[in-house]
Amino acid sequence: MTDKPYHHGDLRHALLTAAEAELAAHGIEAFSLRQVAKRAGVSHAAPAHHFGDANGLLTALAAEGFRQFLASQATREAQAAPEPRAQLIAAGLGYVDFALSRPTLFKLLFGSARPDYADPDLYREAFAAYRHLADQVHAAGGGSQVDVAAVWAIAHGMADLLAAGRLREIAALPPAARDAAIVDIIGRALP
Amino acid sequence: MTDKPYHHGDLRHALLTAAEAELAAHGIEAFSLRQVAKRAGVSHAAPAHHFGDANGLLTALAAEGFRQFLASQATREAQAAPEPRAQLIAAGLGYVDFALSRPTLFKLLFGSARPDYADPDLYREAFAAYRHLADQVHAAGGGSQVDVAAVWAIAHGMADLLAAGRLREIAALPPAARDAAIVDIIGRALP
DNA sequence: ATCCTATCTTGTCGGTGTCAGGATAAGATA
DNA sequence: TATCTTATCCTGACACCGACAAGATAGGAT
Repeated sequence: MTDKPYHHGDLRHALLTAAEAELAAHGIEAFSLRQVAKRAGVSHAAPAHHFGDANGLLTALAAEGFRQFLASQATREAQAAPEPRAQLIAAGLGYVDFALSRPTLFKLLFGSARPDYADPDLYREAFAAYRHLADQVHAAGGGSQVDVAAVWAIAHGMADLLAAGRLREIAALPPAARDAAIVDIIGRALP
Repeated sequence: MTDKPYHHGDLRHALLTAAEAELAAHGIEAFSLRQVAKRAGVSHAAPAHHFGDANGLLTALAAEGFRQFLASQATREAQAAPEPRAQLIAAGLGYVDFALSRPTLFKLLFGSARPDYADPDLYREAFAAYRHLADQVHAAGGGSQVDVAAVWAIAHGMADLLAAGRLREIAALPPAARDAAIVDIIGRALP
C-alpha cells in the first residue's frame, strides 16, 4: 500500500480519463469538476493547474474526442472497399459507431457550448474531421458545398438521433441489418 | 406604479417566458432557476410550486417548444403546394427555420437530457411531431421505416448543424439560395 | 365572517466553480 | 552535497446554485 504520493505523476491524463468516465456515468449536464477530482483521487482544486477551469478540461477532452472520432471512422474505412464511394459510406458508419459507443462524448463534441473552439488544439482536430469528410465527398464525385452539407447532414442526423435514443426502430435492428439501413440512408445523400 | 402584488396572477406563464429568454441569453448549460425567478421578479423558490424543480420547468418549456416546432412547420406548409412531396419538403424547411430562429430551444428539445419524456404533456407533443413526420413520409410515397429515418435524419442533421454554427457556408447564403439548398438536400432523402 | 387552499417569501442546507495562499516535491545549479 | 527555482497539489474561502421547510398572504368557498 503506497500512501498516495503528493505528486501524481500523470494527473493530466488521469483527469481526462476520469472526466470521460464521469461524463458517461452522469451525462454532460450533471458534469462536476469536483466529482472528477474525487474519482482521480485528488483534491478539488487540482485540475485547475492543468486545465484552468472546467471548460478547459472539457475542451481538452473534446480534442481527444475528435481524435477518437476520426479513429472510429478509420476503423470502418479499413474494412471497406477502396473505392471512394465505399470509403465515404464507411466513414459514415464510423460516424454513427462513435455516437452509439460514446454518446455523451459525442454530445460534447457536437451538442455542447462548453468546449472552446478558439483553443488551437481543439480547433485543429475539429477542422481535421471536417476536412476528412469534405475530401471524401469530393473524391466520391461530389463537387459542391451542397454535396458536402448533404452527406454531413445525413450522417450527423442519423448519429445524433440514434445517440439521443430516438429512431428506436433502427437502433433495435440486428447489427448487420442496422448497418445495411445506415448504408442505404447515407447513400441517398450522393445520388 | 403598482407595488408588486403578493400574487402574480399568471406566474406560470411568466416563468416559461422568462425561462426561454434566459435560455436564449445564456444557453442551456448555464441555465439557472434563480435567474429565471429574478427575471420574472419573483423569489427564488416561487417556481417550485408550479413546476416542482428545475427539470420540471424545462419539461414544460420543452412541451411548449414542440408546439412551436410544429407551428413553424405549419407556416412553411401553408406556403407550399399541396402535393405530398412539396408538403414534406416544406416541413423540413420549417424544421430548419425553428432550429435557426430558436437555437437553444431546439437544443432543449433534441439535445438535452433534462426534459422528462415520461411527462404526459411532453410525451404527447413529441409524439405528435414524430407522427406528423411519419405521416408525411408515407403520403409522399415512402413505405418503410428506413424512409422515415432517412428524411428525419437529413432534416435533423441540417437543423442541428446549422443551429450549432456549423455549415457556415450554407448559413451564410442569402435566404432564397439557402432555402433552395435545403430543399435540394432534403429531397435527396426520398429519391 | 370564517375556513380552506393556492400562491409566494424567507431562511437554510449541502454541493459546485473559482480564486488565493500555502505545502510539497522534482530538478537545476553551485 | 546544499540551495534555489519551479511545477505540482492541497486547504480554505466566497458567491452562486437547487432543493427543502416553514411561514406569510390572498382568493374563493361555505
